Amino acid sequence: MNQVRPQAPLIVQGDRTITVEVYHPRYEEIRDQLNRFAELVKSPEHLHTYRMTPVSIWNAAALGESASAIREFLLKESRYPVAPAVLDEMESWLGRYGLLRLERVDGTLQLACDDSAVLQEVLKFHDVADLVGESSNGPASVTVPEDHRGLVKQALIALEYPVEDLAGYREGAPLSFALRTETAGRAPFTVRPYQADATSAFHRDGGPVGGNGVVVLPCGAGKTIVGMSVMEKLQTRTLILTTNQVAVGQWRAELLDKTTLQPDQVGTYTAEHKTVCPVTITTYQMMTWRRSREGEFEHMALFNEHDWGLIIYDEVHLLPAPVFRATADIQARRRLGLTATLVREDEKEDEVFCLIGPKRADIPWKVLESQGWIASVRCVEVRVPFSGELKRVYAASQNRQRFRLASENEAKDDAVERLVALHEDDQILVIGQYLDQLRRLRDRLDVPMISGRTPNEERERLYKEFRERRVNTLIVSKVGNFAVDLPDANVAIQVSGTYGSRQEEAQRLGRILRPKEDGAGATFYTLVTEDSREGSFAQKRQRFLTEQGYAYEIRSERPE
DNA sequence: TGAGAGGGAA
DNA sequence: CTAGATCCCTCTCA
Repeated sequence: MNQVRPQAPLIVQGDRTITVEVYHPRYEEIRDQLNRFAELVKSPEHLHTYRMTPVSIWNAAALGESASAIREFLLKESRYPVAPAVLDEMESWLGRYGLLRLERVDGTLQLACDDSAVLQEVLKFHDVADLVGESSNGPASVTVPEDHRGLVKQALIALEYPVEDLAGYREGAPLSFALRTETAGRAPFTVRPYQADATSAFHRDGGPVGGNGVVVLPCGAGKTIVGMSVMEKLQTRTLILTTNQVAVGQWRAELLDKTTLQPDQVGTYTAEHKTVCPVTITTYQMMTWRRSREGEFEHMALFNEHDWGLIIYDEVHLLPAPVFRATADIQARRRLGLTATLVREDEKEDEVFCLIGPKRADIPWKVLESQGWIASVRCVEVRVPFSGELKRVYAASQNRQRFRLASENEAKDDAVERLVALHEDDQILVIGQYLDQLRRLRDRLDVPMISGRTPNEERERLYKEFRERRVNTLIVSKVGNFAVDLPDANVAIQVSGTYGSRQEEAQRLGRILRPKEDGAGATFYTLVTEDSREGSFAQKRQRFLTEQGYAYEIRSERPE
């Protein structure tokens, strides 16, 4: 294994990064393997760089990946000999998952380890020692007070010891209902195979290993169905947290449509009405509201008051810090996190990992595409030159103004106009970040625009016209990032966006993922000013989708 | 009683 | 890094 193999796809480096050549004949297979235990960190055109991190390795461990399988894969596919230190470190991270366990012995919560030396080692840290009680069964375990269950896990993950929590759950008050089977007068509904798989991956036969964790599903793949299907399995009172009121309404409508739950069993707890029912839906902002900066979180008590047997965290990647704290206190309740992009630009992935739970299922976008559940999308990065004088203004500007100047580059308007003309038979969303830019486009294209200021009624009217194809182009501001009710389209043109947000890119692509009746694909354009700061931000944004196998074609718009 | 504006938060 | 969207509450007005 010591010789160099020029045909091999991987270069494994000493800093735990792994580069892969995009043009390697087995690139796709290799990429899928890498995604199981590493995270894409850089994706220039030809060479993609992945990195193994503690969290990426622990998530792999939770999904059943073994150190020897990863080791063999790296050795087999590497072009050059792999530094043993890299493999050893990976192995030691992976070996730490489940080394420490929380379990229940005779009703008492205990932190246990087969290797008593490890337990004694972590107990040397005050952050841990202060949270636990005495040794119970000799040196291999200590008792843990019930209300320290989450805090212990947080303290240990900070030491890079992810605890496997096998201590079980409170069952919660029962609630019996079923998923709808009859279709009389309504659209047929069945749980799709991958949704059922995700449900059982979360549930794990009701054993102590399952019952908490995160399910990652592409946009438009039916996260609510997974949520309902988990609820149906557990038959217990459920609290659902989501991002905004439209989403609150949609969860309720979906539950009423697709389960036997009755209207008086599904309540919404929002500014408008605070109705607590056996199934209650609320927003993260409701949970984090307080009168003053130092005041109490006045609605947080909802977490504990109603004997919930399940808490669902919709868009779990957006979980705000105070909700983390509350979640640390409710480790005895089952917790399901749902998301399309389990990436945070703040480094709180490990908190999600230890407080909500590990990743239980992660369905690659390309797999759903090949099965026809989501549309295939062609991604095109359109590079636009600076318009007229702009290049000089840009050069003379401060770094922090440059991004905006490049984003609002007027030459993009011409490009948008050409693209809209090219797609005259399609349903097009033009999505951007700056209102000035969007208004300019609205006036030029003479099409409607929706921003945060657009009243709800008008939004609905425009959505309707768009759905009925009386309007084929809609300009949307950042509302497009949040509006779950935005109609489907088959072309999206992104004219500007938030710095390097991977989530935003994925969300926007999600807008055109619904499969088309004729099986046709969709197109996603992203407009980038050439030779500007926007280019590097665009690359960052694209990273998540690149990880999922989307390749951006690059096209240069030359002035005529 | 309900709609709508305004302020503060993250 | 900024601009933008959203949420909550409270107050006012009919």
